[in-house]
Amino acid sequence: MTEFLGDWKRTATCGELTASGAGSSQTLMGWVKSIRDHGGVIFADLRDRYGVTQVVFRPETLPGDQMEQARQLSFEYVVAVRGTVELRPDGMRNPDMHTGEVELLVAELKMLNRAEPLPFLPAEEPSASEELRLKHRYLDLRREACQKVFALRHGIYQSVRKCLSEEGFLEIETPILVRPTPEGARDFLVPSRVHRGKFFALPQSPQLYKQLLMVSGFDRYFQLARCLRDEDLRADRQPEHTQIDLEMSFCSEEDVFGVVERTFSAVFEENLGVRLPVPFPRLTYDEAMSRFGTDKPDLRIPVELADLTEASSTSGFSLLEEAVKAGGRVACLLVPLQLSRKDIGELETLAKAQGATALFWARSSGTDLEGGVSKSVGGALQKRLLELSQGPGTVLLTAGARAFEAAGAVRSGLGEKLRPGDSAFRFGWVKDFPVFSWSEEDSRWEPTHHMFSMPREEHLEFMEEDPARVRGRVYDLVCDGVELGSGSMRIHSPELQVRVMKVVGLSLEEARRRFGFLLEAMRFGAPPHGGIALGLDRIVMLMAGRDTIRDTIAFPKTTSASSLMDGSPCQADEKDLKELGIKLV
RNA sequence: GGGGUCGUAGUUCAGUCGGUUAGAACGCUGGCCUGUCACGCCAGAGGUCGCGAGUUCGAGUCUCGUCGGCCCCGCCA
Repeated sequence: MTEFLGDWKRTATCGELTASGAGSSQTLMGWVKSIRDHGGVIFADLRDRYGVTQVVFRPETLPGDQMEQARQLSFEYVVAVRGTVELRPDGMRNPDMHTGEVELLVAELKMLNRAEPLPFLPAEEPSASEELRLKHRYLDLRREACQKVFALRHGIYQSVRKCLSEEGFLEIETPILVRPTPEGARDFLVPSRVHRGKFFALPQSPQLYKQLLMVSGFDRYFQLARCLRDEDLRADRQPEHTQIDLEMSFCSEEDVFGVVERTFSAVFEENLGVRLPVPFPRLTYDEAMSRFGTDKPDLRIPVELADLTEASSTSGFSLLEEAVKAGGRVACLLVPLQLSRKDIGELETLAKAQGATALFWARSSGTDLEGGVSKSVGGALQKRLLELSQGPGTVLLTAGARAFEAAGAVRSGLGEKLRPGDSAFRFGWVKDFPVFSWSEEDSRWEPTHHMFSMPREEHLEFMEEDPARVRGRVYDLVCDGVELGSGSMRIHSPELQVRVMKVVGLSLEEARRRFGFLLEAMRFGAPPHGGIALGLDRIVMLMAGRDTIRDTIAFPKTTSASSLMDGSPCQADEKDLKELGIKLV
């Protein structure tokens, strides 16, 4: 049987009663976390968002019919109890509970709702598979650990809004129904009923709109923007995610960095009590690739790559010499650890996934090389390796066109073993990204970031002849090996915009057809501007110490982009399709 | 699109070399218990071994396919 609240009012949460409240009358409401029925007296732990309080049902103080009801209670029943806060007897206090000094002696019980046996209990540690927890997401979210993540997420929203407002940014919403874009990720398409046969897209980001807001003279804009992409998922990628999107006019890259650094300082200070050292270190893309083999280095790992291409060309080791002759490079990682064959095998898998043919290794004593390829390497290479190795450890080598990427993957893979246990939150800026990268698949140059990013002025002269050399005023924010955000100074000249579009294969007509509104806006007085988009879900993930952004999204999708809870996506009704003029093929 | 891994009771798992009646814990049901906090004790119910083929005298176990979860590559401006 379930009852209505009637005139009952909650007077305290389940997390706040302590010894100082002893003697007072209180009304608590919450979920039964556990029940201990001793035949006579019954103890129950009552839980809500704020905590847990023990309530006591006694035959001496509770009417018989309600005592019977108390005996029916089970996991996750929803109840309201009125009673007196009592100090627990000596020896019965629970020091592990914030409310463990007291208990509520129940004088009146109202059973607000029953709960059938649950597929799993919302315990501290997840007791069921993620699959089952996603199916009953509302139950999983009852867990304290989950609620903490969303409280943190809420706190981050507040800090961001406060900080950016103080910096003079205006929060402005941009459309959710937008023009489909041919570039970049796959769009989610939304059919228009009014315009049969025509489609909106859901925005991959507010990119064009925020640039237009700069043309409008808003000077500083931000938005906690939902971004939607119909691409394959990963632990850190969902089809819909939230970005802290911002854009500012009359600014330099350093202005953007400053705003972001101040915002992150506030976010971390206010929500974790962590003081971030600012400014964050800046490094160029080329530097990041040569030192770390990745554009999102984990700066906590105290080991960097070495370029041994030249020393390898006369190493006497034919595999390396051939790789160098073929135009490849040789990257080296000196690890101050005695890695086992098994460790090296696992690392080799990582290197191969990045295109390396092998991961060569040898043990170093500091003065000699042994094992692995130690017999094969000679000459300058052996000398260099011994120079570089500061003491006993393992030497790892990769060769080929993507030697540095492969060694970088190995370095990241070693992260757990190499970084100090207490380190976290090492931020950094990676800047001067290449503007164009060659697509083997489409045999054309495509924008590395997006085609609205400003190339470095001094590189404009060879943009058409040698696009690969062009570096842009493009930057990423990285933290602990995670890409947290990406931005750039934008092109505000229509002529330059058309030039860039041409390099990536868009004819003038095509550019006008797809981006005419942007090119037109640029002709009517677009200010120099730039900005960044920061992945909020990843920020929450990092701050909460989770491994996947699913944990930071209230109702996430599985890796096959479906929702186990509501069964979406699902087939549409024939009637709806007809009205939209859509026929399935 | 590709690779890896997992799928057995409501849940988490065990299940030997392919062998006859598939187990445990928690949960559930019934009973007992007036100071527990993972309460305790007694008894009981509960299985499409993800699904479909195949091999075999015999398949939870082997093979192939398929569906689903997770991780990775491609993809993700």
